Amino acid sequence: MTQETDAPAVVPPTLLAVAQLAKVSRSTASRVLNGSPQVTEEAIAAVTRAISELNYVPNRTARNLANRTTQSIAMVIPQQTSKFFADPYFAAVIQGAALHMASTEYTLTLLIESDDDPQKTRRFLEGGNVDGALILSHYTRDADYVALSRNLPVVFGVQPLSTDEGPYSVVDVNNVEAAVLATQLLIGHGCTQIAIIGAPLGMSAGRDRAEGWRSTLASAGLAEGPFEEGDLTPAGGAAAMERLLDVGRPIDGLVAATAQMAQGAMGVLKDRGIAVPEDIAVATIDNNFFSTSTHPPLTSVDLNTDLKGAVMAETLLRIVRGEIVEKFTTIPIELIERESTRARS
Amino acid sequence: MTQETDAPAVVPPTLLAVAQLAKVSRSTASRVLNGSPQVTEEAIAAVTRAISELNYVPNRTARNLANRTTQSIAMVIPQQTSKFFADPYFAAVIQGAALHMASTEYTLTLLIESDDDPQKTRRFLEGGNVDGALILSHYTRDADYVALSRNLPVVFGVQPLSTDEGPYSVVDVNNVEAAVLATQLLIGHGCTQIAIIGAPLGMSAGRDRAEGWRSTLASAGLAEGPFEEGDLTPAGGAAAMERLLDVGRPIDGLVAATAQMAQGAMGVLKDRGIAVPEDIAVATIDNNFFSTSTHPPLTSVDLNTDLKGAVMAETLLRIVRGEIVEKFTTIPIELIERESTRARS
DNA sequence: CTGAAAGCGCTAACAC
DNA sequence: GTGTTAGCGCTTTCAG
Repeated sequence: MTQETDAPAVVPPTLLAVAQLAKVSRSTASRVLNGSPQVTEEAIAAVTRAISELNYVPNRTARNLANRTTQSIAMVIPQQTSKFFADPYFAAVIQGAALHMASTEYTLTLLIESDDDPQKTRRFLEGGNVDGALILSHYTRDADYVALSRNLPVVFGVQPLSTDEGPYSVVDVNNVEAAVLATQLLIGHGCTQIAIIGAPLGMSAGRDRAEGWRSTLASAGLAEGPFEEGDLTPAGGAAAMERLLDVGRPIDGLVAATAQMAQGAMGVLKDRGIAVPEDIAVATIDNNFFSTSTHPPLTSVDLNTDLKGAVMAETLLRIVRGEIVEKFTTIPIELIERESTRARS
Repeated sequence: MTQETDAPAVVPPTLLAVAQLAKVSRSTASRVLNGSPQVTEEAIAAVTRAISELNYVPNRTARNLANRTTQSIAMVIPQQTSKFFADPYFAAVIQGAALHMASTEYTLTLLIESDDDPQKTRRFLEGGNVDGALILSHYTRDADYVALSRNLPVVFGVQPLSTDEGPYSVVDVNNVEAAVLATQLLIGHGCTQIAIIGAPLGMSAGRDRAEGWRSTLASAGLAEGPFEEGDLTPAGGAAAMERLLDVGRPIDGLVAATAQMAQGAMGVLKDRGIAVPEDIAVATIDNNFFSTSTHPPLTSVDLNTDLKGAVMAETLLRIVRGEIVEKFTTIPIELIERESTRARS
């Protein structure tokens, strides 16, 4: 009932109203609105006053129609297990991008790619609803997005597997390097039997991290340690740790491809009475709250994921503005040492 | 260089093109597009064919201008420490809302309210850029949003402190109840000296949770246990735990107002050699990854935060559609028992 | 049932 | 410099 009565809300003032109040034409009003240089000081003053008097706010939809732009970009996220936040990675990328957008005239639209109707997302993107799109990993469909990039500016958060060509850009960290940093630290602390709980090899990040670990051991002249793959969850990490231990091969260092998995692994080590870092030093890739939620806290390679989100957004905006951007941008990473490795050496 | 050449991209087909191909007028084409009942089967067929032939996708901007709607709603988030994801609460609400939106024709725009230019957000919201707004806690400015609700549909995630009236709705959990559930469980397990690490009393959630704990103890005839306030972070929880222990009063049960703080507290207990749940049983409010990252995992009251996000979104959409909605909606919560209390009793 | 015409609010040539 | 005139692409009376 109350709802009925207060819904009507007064219609917002239009540019025409402003122009009339300022006694100029809509064109002139529009000009001052857009900061055109060729306008009298007087006109500017009059229009400005009218604007604040009417409390006028330009209608973006109309403006966008006239300009054929939308002033907004989309962040496309796979619905996957429908729980994209189980992984702090997404949260961080989104945060980074959203925060960056706040300082621009653009807006960020969050698009969850529904598993059952992926075409809906495609149609939305191709329907001129956004000026560009940020694509977060979804290997099974990246060929589609590569194709999309021929019609709409697109920036990927990971290199698409598809080998098709397209005018897209990629912003990501160097995962090989991340694993190298973690492994080298362990070696520097005197570890000689370094195992890894890897991410699925179906993901390029998984392959790269495994490769960084392997190559570092090789160039240090150490024997390749045992490898077990985890499913990215703490439980998966715990299971991988069990397998690693059950094999019976001695281990004095562990690289975990993600902090979530490391957390699970830490639980297993604790249960078995294996001390960290005294018996096994552990270093993990990706620094997030999982890294500091264990005892002892985990040495981690910080992937600067929020920065990645911001850079993805900025790269896309530059493309939208017509600038020429590099095809690949690598986000810097850094090793953060904590107790899980510190006591050794 | 390549950028220059492939930018042009073909112009997308318009409704007019579809109409001509189908040999009907734009009006008719528009009608079939919008599922108007008064159109010949033939016309529908022709237009439908033309649409798929041209791969036509309606331009939402134009459609919105004509309808005076935007088909999108905003989620307003305080920039705060610029790290809204430090708290999984935001991530969960956003996820819930985004997922829900995916099944509608609406779009979700993420709006970070910049600390230095809060007016920018206001202008955006009042500029007709969205059909409604979801407001996540920002006490210092909620009077503004209450005022905004008189011009734009608004749904709050927490009851605004401002006592001004406005046609807004609120969707939240009952925080008193949450604390009652946690405290009762502890009592049921035989605890008689129940302390609480509370959330800041400046937040209504903090006050409500403290009240739930206090009243439950009272009605059980137990003496009021010690209270220490934490700042919501794990470190704050740890500090509060230290203070609690240093007071020297015996404690056999602990309620933590948030899982993050509980995590910090668990570390202190472990360091002091106090066993959980044997010496002190702990129950926390808000079930998230912090709840399961401890050893033992924490009994928690699940606040269904993602459901809250979804309900907020749905409530807003209903208002937008002109439906009359309840002013307050309470999200159901449930207790999830884990090892941190289980072994007792 | 369908087409013609007007208009959503703003921008952008093109004259004056 | 500033006003006039057309649209941007779609929806929607209003006749027919």
